[in-house]
Amino acid sequence: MDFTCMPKRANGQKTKARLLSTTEKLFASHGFAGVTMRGVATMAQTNIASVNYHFGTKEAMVLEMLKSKIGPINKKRKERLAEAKHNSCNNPLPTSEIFRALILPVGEEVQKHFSNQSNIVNIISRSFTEPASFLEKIHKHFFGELSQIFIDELKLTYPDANEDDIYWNFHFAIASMLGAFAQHRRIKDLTQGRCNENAISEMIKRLIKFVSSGFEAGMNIKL
Amino acid sequence: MDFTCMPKRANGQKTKARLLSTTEKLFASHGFAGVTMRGVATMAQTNIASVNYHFGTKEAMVLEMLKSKIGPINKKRKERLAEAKHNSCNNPLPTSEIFRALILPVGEEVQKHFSNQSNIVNIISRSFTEPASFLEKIHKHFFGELSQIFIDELKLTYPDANEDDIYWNFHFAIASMLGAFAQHRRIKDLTQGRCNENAISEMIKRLIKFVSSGFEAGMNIKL
DNA sequence: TCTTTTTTCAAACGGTCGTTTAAAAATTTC
DNA sequence: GAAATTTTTAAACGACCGTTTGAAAAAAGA
Repeated sequence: MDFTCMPKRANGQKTKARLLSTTEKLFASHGFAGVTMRGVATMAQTNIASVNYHFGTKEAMVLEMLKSKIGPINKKRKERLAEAKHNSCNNPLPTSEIFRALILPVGEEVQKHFSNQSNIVNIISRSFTEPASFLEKIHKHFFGELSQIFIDELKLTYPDANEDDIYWNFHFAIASMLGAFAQHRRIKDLTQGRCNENAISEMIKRLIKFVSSGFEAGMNIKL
Repeated sequence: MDFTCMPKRANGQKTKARLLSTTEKLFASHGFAGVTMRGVATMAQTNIASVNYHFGTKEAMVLEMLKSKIGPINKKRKERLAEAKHNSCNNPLPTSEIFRALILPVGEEVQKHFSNQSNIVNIISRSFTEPASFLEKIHKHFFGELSQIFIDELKLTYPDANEDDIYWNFHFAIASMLGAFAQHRRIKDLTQGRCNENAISEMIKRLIKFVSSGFEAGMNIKL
């Protein structure tokens, strides 16, 4: 993105917004360590000290960016689950419908900004195993509440299931989803160009099928 | 680990071996960036310059450590696949048997050194999305050849399958496996202590079931 | 033993990092 | 338009990074 010839105040994007936008891009392509104060300041056409002025610390800035990206997606996930629940007259949902509510909102977000280098998949990919400890808190914060909602729904669908079965397989489902997103750049190598990397919609459909089938099969496991 | 009172040469662990062992621990718990020359040197009870003397660069040292850890596992994977193939008189293998060959060797390695902080799961977890570009090469190097072997075997089991189906679902399978290992520390939060974190053997069995069921279901998908 | 090679060491080099300071500039308030 | 407030700026601070140097120490070879 080019901020040249853009007034620094009043008109156009304000400094704070430009900083957040730049943080997004840098984090998506280089991870937390790749977000350097000097890099962000330069790209956002401002001074390095303004980062600390607006956010206090680098960590706080990245955190705010992540909240603004992941928050709306989690909102959509809950809404979609509630909607499916309503459409089924509060009857237990099919497994695939539960995981559709979990996965589709990410897919929609991806498609909206796919050409953008700072799309949500890259952000999820980067925040997946960032060593930074504060990111673990982010994971707990964002996935903690969300996981409980989805696990509760799965318990309604499998009322007689062993709770261990539900927990383990939900863990695998989350891992598959995050792993698939995190690894999506490697799909080209894996397939030698056979799979169209842009066909996110196809990937999402396949992923929902893979995850819900794996989950269902895991419910009947004999150890 | 405590290297105090250990002679620096001749007897005991030689410096190079101590450095590799320390690199392993630091990488497993803090990632590539957490492996600092000063940290490694101090923990290995040697001088910072000896790292460059023995390995040239930090990157070369971490690379050597990774090779020594991942290489033997990939060897076991191929051996197990070949063994299964031999036992079935060269007939196509069941899906679960193929993924068992892929996943079990990791599980065995984990169980061997589970109490160790530098177990293979932590290393895989850390090397999963390390931003460092050289790690992407490692992934390509280690998984490139291995993936082809396993994909070829899957093609024999599904001779009439659409190749896209095989590639996509193998991609998901790999992602699930890596994701499950990478996320294994979070299982405690997820389950509120319900699942026994040490029951790696159970997790491995469940993971194989989840992955092969997901793969099978994905072969019949109608998009 | 004496010489040669290998290994270790303290110290420093150049660089990047996140953060802070205090003054200048822009904007708002009155 | 003057004063108060908010925002931007250049410069520096202290810390840590990977790497290099050159000499001392240890080990091996003769």
